[in-house]
Formats: sequence, C-alpha cells, structure tokens
Amino acid sequence: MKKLNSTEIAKLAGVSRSTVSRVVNGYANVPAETREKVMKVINENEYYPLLCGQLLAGKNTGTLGFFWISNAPIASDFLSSTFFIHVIESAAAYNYLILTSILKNLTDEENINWVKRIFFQERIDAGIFVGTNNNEPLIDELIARGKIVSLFDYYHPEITAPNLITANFETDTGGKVIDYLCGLGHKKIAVIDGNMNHYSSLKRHESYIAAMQRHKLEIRGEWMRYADIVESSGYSACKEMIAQCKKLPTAICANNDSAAFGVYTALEEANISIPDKISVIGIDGHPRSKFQKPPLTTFTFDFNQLFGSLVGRTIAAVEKQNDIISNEFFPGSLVERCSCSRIV
Amino acid sequence: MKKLNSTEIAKLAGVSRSTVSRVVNGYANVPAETREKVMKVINENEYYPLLCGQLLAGKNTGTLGFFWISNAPIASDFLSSTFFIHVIESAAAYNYLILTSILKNLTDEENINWVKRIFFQERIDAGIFVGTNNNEPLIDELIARGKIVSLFDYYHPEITAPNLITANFETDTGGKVIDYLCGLGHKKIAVIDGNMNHYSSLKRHESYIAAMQRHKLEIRGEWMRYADIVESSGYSACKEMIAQCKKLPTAICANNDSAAFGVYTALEEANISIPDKISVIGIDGHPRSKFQKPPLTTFTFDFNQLFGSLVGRTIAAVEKQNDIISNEFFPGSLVERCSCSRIV
DNA sequence: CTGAAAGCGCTTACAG
DNA sequence: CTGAAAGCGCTTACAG
Repeated sequence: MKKLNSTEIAKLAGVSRSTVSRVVNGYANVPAETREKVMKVINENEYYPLLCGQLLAGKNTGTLGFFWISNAPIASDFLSSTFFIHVIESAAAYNYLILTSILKNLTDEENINWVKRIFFQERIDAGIFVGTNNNEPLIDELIARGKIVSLFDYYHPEITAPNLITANFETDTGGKVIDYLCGLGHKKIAVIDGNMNHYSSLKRHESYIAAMQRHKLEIRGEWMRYADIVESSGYSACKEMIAQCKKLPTAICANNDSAAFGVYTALEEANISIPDKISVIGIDGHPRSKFQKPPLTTFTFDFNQLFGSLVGRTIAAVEKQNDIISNEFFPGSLVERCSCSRIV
Repeated sequence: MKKLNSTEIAKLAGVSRSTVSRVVNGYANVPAETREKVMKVINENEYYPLLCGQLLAGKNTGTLGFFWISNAPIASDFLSSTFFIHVIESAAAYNYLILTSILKNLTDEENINWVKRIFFQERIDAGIFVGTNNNEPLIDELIARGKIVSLFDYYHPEITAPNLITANFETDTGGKVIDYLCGLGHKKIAVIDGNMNHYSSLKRHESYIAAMQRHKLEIRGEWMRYADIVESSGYSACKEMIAQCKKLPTAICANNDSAAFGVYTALEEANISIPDKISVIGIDGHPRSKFQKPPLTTFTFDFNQLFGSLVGRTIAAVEKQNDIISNEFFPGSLVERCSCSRIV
C-alpha cells in the first residue's frame, strides 16, 4: 500500500486538502456526507497526517518530555522506575506521549545542551523533571524563555510563573514521623537527613527538628546523619553512627526508604536487631519496603496520584486552559509494619 | 531572547541559509573561518534548528519507539521497569531519544491504532517491542510496510526481512536448569511453564522436557503447571499443585522469577520449607530475587547487554548500515543462591 | 566553497 | 460549507 499525502487523499475523495484537514481534525463545519466520503478514503488508505507537516503549521507535538535527574545507578532503584510508568500511563490517558531522558545532573554543559535541544527543537510541548535541586539555573532559563516546566519536589513560594507547575510532598512529613515514634515512647531518636538541595529533604529536616523540640527530645549531634537516596549511602551513614556514637538511639528516621534499606544492613552487621534494639522508619512507600525482614514501617505517598496530577496540570497548561493550580502538596500516610517497637 | 530561524541566523552571520544548514549539520565543505563566524551567531542566539523543518526536509527523527505490551499491572513489576531504563540509556549513547507506550495487547483496535499512529505519523525512526506474542498481525503489517521493527523474545527462522531485528534468550535455558537440578540429585521435578505465545516460554518448555527425558526422569502430569509472568499467577499454580498432587516433587522450576516469588508464598503458606523440603529455581535474574528469603537461585540474563545490542542494531538499521545481525541469542548464567539443596 | 531555488506536508485565515 | 493561497523551517541537488 502506497503511503498517500493529504493532496492525494483530497483528490481521491473529490475535495480540497482544506477539507481533508478539517475532517482529520474533527472540525464541526463539515457536513456528515462530506465527512463520511473523506473518512472512507482515509480509512482505506490508512492515512495519518505526518507530524512534521502538522507541527510546521503550528500544531502541538502531543509529547511531554520526562527528565530524570539522578547520580544514582538508576536501573537498580525500583521506586524511580515506577515514576516513569505513572507518568507514561497518566499522559496516555490524555493521548499524550512521553519522551524520556536520564541525566546525572543539570549542571554539566552536555546535559544542559541535551535538555535545551529537546525543548528548543520543539520536540515536546512541556517538560517534567524529577530529581532536580531546588535551585537550577537551567530551569529558571527555560521558564524565562516561556517553556512549560513541571517539577516534582521543587518549590519557590515567590515564583508564580504560569508556565511553572509543581507537585510536592506535604511539608510536615518529618514531624509526623517523629510524632509516631514519640507515641511509641521513643525519646532517643536519630535522624538520617537527605540531600538539602532537594526541597523535600530540607522540609523533612526542619520538621524533624521542630517536632523533636516540641516533644522536648534531646537533639544529639552524633545522632544527626546524612545519606543520599541510595541504599549504600544509608548503610555508610548508619555504620558510621554506630562506630562513633557514645550512646545508641532507640530509633532511626531515614529520609527515604532506600537509605532505610542500608540502615537495615548496617544494623544487621552490627548484630543490632530491628525492632527489638533499634526501631527504623522510612519515608516513601518503596515497593521493596514490604519485602524487607522485618517489613519496613514507612510514611507512604501515593505517587500515582501525585504524578497523575502533575501530568494533568501540565497538559492543561499546554492546552492553555485557565485557572491551572500551579502547585500541590500531597499528603502521605503512615504504613505501619514491623520495624518500630514500643518502648516499655 | 527572541528565537531566531535559519534565515535570521544566516542574515546575522552574513551567509545563506544553505551555509547555516551545512554548519549545523557539520558538513565538511565549509572553511573553518566561515564555520566559526556562523557558529558564533548560532551560539550567541542558542539557535537549534526546529525538528519539524528538518523532518520535512527528510531528516530522521532521532527517536525510537518503545512499546511495552503487558496485561500485568506493570507498575508493580520491577524487572520490566529496568528494561525501559536499559533501552533509554543505550539509545542516549547514540544520541537517540525514546518515546514510550504501555499497551495491554496488540489486538485491540485502539491499541493497534495507537501504534500505527506513532509509526505512520513518522514520530519515530523505528519501534522496539517487548512482550509481544510470537505471532502478531500488527508486527507483520509494520514489517510489510517497511517500518523498522525490533523485538525482544520473538523469533521466526524463516523470516529474514532487513527491517526485522530481534534479541532472544538462548533456547536451551530450560535444559540447563534441569541439568543443574539433576546435578544436585533431584529426580522429582515440577515445571511451571509460561505463556506459550512467547517464544521463550515455548523453548523453555521444549528444553525442560528434552532434558528430563535425557535424564530419564518421570514426567508427571500433575507436576506440569502454568503461570504468567506475575507473582499471583505463580502462587495459584503452586497452590493448586500442592492441593492436587498425590506425590510432591523435590524441586520446582519456574518459567520466570516473578512466578517463583509466588511459589515461595504458596510453599510458605503450606509450611513447606525452601530448600529443605522443596527446591525452587527461577529464570531471569530479577532484581528482587536476591532479597527473597531464602535468596532465589535463578538462571540469569544480562538484560543491559541484550537491550544494548537490540538498540544498537536498531539504530544501525535506521542509519542504513550494512551487515546488520538481524537476530542474536543471548546466553544466561546460573546464579546460585540458597533456594536449591542437594538430595542426599 | 556558496547561494538561489525547489521541495517536503500540513493547517488556517480569508474570500466567496 | 469549501477551495485557493499563504505560510510554517529546514535541507539538498544543482549551478556556478
């Protein structure tokens, strides 16, 4: 079957290319009879208008960019992969496609050019970013140049560009984790913070501390640690703490579940049993958390809903709808498993 | 900064659009001096040629489609997600982008149109498929219409279209699993087969049976079961077998690791300990397999290498290189953990 | 080495 | 309701 263009379709249907275009785009001002006549030829020839022609004439691409920024060996982290899938499936529900890039950072010249090329070649209508720092000159530049930019875990209350769309974790996540542990009677709580360039880590840190002060807990320097969103990093942080601590805490709050997995290994190696000796709590609701021994108690987020909202609002912006909510904070909920015990 | 087109860049640089195009595309027939003069204007204005113009003039899209076909709730399966990432990262190494779709099957009219639209609108230079049946009319049609189609786990020795590219598991996988169990002294072996519409499942079945005959093992109907590439399905298959069997086997070969995870749960529920009472072996090398209790022994494949090859050969076909290997069979290797014990 | 010109396929504002 | 025409931005074969 020869591939036809709109001129040939028009000729076969006995109409002009304008009319073919009107039918293809489903415009109202075509009488049913004409529409059917044209559709018949379109279907018989499996005619699909070429995207490049449509783009040149000013149509949208119907494609969103998805940019995953991470130093971590991403293929080994399961949670990150599910984000992709939520985005792809949410976009498909609107008939949009997803073009994906994985980048180590947004500061290398090569990466910056990769992103700019995708935007400025107009391969996409908007870009969704995951894993950015809360300050990224590239993001500022894209926004300034009118590109629709959507970010997960990124927040600047003072910026209200209509082309900036964000989805965030609720900011009191850390406080709720501490409240839960205090409810179990814990008073000696260690915190493994995350990368402070991420908005969520900063807020978690602030709310951990605020809650500890509210509960009048001792905040010991040796119980304040740092890890990335990587298992190995949580492992090192915990191992170091065990080695250096004069007094062990009774509970450890990890900034994220991946770090918590590393904490498990470090405690196991030191023969410190969870939760008898030390309770461990994570944040995220990582799919692996329920397979841990013991299953990890973790403050869980509905990422499907979160990314569904982000994608929906992004497409609304692409399609120039009004009153788009530029930011949403998503609440989490504690999933209690077996890694935290009551202090008696 | 106003966005310029090639005419405006040409004017600023004092050359013609032809020359701008030659510089952008890095053609040799431009003297260094002219090139620098033009590059200066290009860089100052962050000029990127619009893709739609390039496409209309006959360039490639530099994009590959990735079509994931699965009934399973994909977001919950980690292995599948890593395939995405291997493909994305392999393609990026060639400066290609990946456009992703997730579809339940290739038989629904809606899904067929989704795929055709992507190909025939010329959004992509080629499509990579994962999870197809070994017979798919849509695939045949795309090949017949000259589209470059690449498939994982798909093989027809008689078809040798230059635009059909495949990557497969080695065909004796099942035999190697049986050989291993026989080496441990097992004689009563149950098999949980996979979906026979998948080339790999068919070959695994054939090679399980051939090896069992070679080792003169009893092949009991009640030990021959079926499961999909989903944990719940492996669970049901194993549970049913336990309930219906007159005599329990000493080992269970699962067609894939996800099914093996379900087998674990079914055995645990029946208080049959692994590997003391029954040994379990999987196939894939699923990232979760090492976290199982006990860690799962599984015949493991290097999917990074497999998809790297598939992507590389696909791009070679897009770029019309010669002597492209249309199919490769990839060998696996046994990763021995703790789920199989020796029969004494 | 370089420019003028042709050509790629669509949509839409305009005129009727 | 419908067609002729303009316009979108690029590349490349051709001529010089």
